[in-house]
Amino acid sequence: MTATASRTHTEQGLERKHQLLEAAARLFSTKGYSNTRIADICAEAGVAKGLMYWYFPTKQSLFAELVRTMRQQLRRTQAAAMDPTADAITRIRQGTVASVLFMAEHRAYFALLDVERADDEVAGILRAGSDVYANDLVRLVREAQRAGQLPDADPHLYATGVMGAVASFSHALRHGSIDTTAGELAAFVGDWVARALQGTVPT
Amino acid sequence: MTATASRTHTEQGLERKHQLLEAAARLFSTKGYSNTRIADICAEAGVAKGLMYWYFPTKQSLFAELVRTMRQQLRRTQAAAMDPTADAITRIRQGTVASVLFMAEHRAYFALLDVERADDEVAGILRAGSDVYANDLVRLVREAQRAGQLPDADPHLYATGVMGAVASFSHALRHGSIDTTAGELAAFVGDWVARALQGTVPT
DNA sequence: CACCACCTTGACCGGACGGTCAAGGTGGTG
DNA sequence: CACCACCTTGACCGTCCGGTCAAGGTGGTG
Repeated sequence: MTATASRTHTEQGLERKHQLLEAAARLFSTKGYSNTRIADICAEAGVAKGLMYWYFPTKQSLFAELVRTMRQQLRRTQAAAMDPTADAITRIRQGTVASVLFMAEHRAYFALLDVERADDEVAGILRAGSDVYANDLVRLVREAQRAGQLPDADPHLYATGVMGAVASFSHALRHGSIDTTAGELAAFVGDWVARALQGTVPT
Repeated sequence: MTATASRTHTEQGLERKHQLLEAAARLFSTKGYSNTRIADICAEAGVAKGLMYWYFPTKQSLFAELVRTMRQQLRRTQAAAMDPTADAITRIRQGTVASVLFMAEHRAYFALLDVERADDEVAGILRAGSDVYANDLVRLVREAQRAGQLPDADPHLYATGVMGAVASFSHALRHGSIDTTAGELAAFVGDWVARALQGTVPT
């Protein structure tokens, strides 16, 4: 393994790196991680194969960088969508809507994720950050329970339900088995979650 | 490719085949399809590598047979759980509960499925039969809409929501991020779906 | 100019793995 | 017994692919 770490890059170098990341995203999301050859990525980016190893120590590390970036963006979007003065269930709903919209906007990236459960190598990377959102949700559910908006069942159950809804509907939208605009879907999912949580849709 | 098709098997042969399928199921569901070597499967079953090709033409076909079997069982279980005289939403709920229970009982098999989205080769096999349940659900949703139990939104949306809930909760149970018995979870998911559909839980 | 850090190339290596094959059982039937 | 269909073995083959490497730019600084 060449000492790729602690290397400094010129402006041009950073741009190359970006090109490689974009090429990889395109290919990973259509063919899946393990079906994408390093040679493919480099061809797509229009550079020689060896060059990838100038910017990334391994194929995995490239993938990891992709996932990290995307997850950060999602988190920021969710946070921005929640009104800090609103009650817990409303915030969950806002986060849900924002997530569906975000995933619709970045179809390619998220297609990448549901293609990828396989591979031990990759599983860890994927699992790493997803707990953050789950924890947030659990916190919100507890708040709602304290406020008497939700029965006192295990908060993890509710959190699982919310995340599952976002994931499933977004997945369906990506794969064309649902025929709406992202906006309509997001609203529908927001309602769906709100109903599932407390049985009614607040207005 | 040896002419594996149109071969007749003795009793002993069928048993061997079964052993191989079971060994494969164990390995696929823990390591994933593409991370499981044919050599591993044969070692697990305690036979020589070449023997697998006596019973299956390719690795893929072994996998396909596994998936086919499992899906049939699930369908039968769902059908058995639905009371044909009940109203549509009740039947959806019964199917949901039965699905969660079934998936809990066959964790290993279904872990196999969520490990596997990757691989073009495998994706087709997976997608092949899953429409059947979806179509059933759509039919039930339409019936519920005619009966005035559900708003007139796209039935596919509701169907997606129901299947997503089953999949997500079952997935969480398999991976230990939820801490209940299968029975409790199944009941919870039944309620969750019923609420999400129409906002109340019929008693 | 000399030097150095950064960038780019593509031939090559080595191990992994799906699939093949020739050879050797084993048991049942004419 | 001879024959045949079924079963079992493990060495072997061909290919694919992640990763390496030696060589060749290029541009900025002393």
